[in-house]
Amino acid sequence: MTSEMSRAAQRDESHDDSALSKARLRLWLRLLKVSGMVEHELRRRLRAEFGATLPRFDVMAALSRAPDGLRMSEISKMLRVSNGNVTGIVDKLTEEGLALRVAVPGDRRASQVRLTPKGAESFAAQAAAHEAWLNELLGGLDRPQVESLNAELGRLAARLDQQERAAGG
Amino acid sequence: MTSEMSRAAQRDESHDDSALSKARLRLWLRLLKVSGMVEHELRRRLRAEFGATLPRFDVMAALSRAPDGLRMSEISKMLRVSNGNVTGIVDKLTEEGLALRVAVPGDRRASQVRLTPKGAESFAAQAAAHEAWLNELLGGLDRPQVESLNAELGRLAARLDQQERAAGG
DNA sequence: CCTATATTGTTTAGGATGGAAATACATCCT
DNA sequence: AGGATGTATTTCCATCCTAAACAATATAGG
Repeated sequence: MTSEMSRAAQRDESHDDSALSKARLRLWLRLLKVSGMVEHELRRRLRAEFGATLPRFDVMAALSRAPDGLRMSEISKMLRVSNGNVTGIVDKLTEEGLALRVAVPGDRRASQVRLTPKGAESFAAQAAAHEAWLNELLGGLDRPQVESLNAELGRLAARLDQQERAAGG
Repeated sequence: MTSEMSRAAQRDESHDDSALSKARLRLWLRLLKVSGMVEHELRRRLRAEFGATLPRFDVMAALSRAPDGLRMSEISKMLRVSNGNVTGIVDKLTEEGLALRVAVPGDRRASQVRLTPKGAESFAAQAAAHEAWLNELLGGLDRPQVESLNAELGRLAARLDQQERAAGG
């Protein structure tokens, strides 16, 4: 192990691809573990304290940022889930009086989905709790670590966006 | 906006908690986005090219590291999923001839699950493709970035493990 | 030995998630 | 008008997951 590594360090041109590839794999496994653990805990608390789920929270978050509402297809694009999937989530939110569909003047196929005042209030409470939970779960990170991680993940996200656009159209 | 920020920069002691909390929230959203995008793409390719799924891949990965096999309960602990869940996944793998249950001499309740040669071969192919895909998806990261991200996520993962043990026993 | 308790794994019931395809309209273009 | 495209819903299905009940076995204590 040590001899391999020192050789690689002396002239790592030939081992570069393989070693870097393994390092990227380890990075991914770690990323997956971290995000899985946090996500799992957030789901658990969302359900326990608000009877909500993560996709619902995501939809409400998207709606809360769009005062004029969003079309179904806009939601499904933003959240990267199938169109039919959003229908069910918005149905549920509507049943509970948290969202509503508003007709679009020029287009009778489409509708804008908006949060009701009750929905906005409910989301505000969930968002506050969400932030507090995250602060607790990520409490170990001080500002430099947060900034550093955020910047590097930002570059990675940008690259992935770019790749996706290149591949999927 | 600008005046707020410059004041905060001059003496951010009082805004520290709130600003850091928001920064952690942004970090999490970004982490979620990145891991979601990569995971989504990996799932898609695993299904398209191998007819496999991520949980199945995870189980096979665990088995491939245990030549003597694993008990059902060991798998469910390692993967942090419920016991009954593993039964279904192992059933499927067994049906397809990729895994098998071996009786444990001293205990007629338990069984060791192992990969068959066919299963080991199939997993090797999947693992190689998996690594190649990751290398492609994370290709934008050079070695220093990988190392840096990996180290910081490692600290975070360790903290989360610690919290989990403190909370859940 | 015999009973009470614990462990191991399966089954069952139910929910969340998500994809794919068929359908129903509406709109746009020619 | 007629065909292509866009929008949303519906329907159907597979996977993943948990919790609780269950069956079988093992273990400890009297």
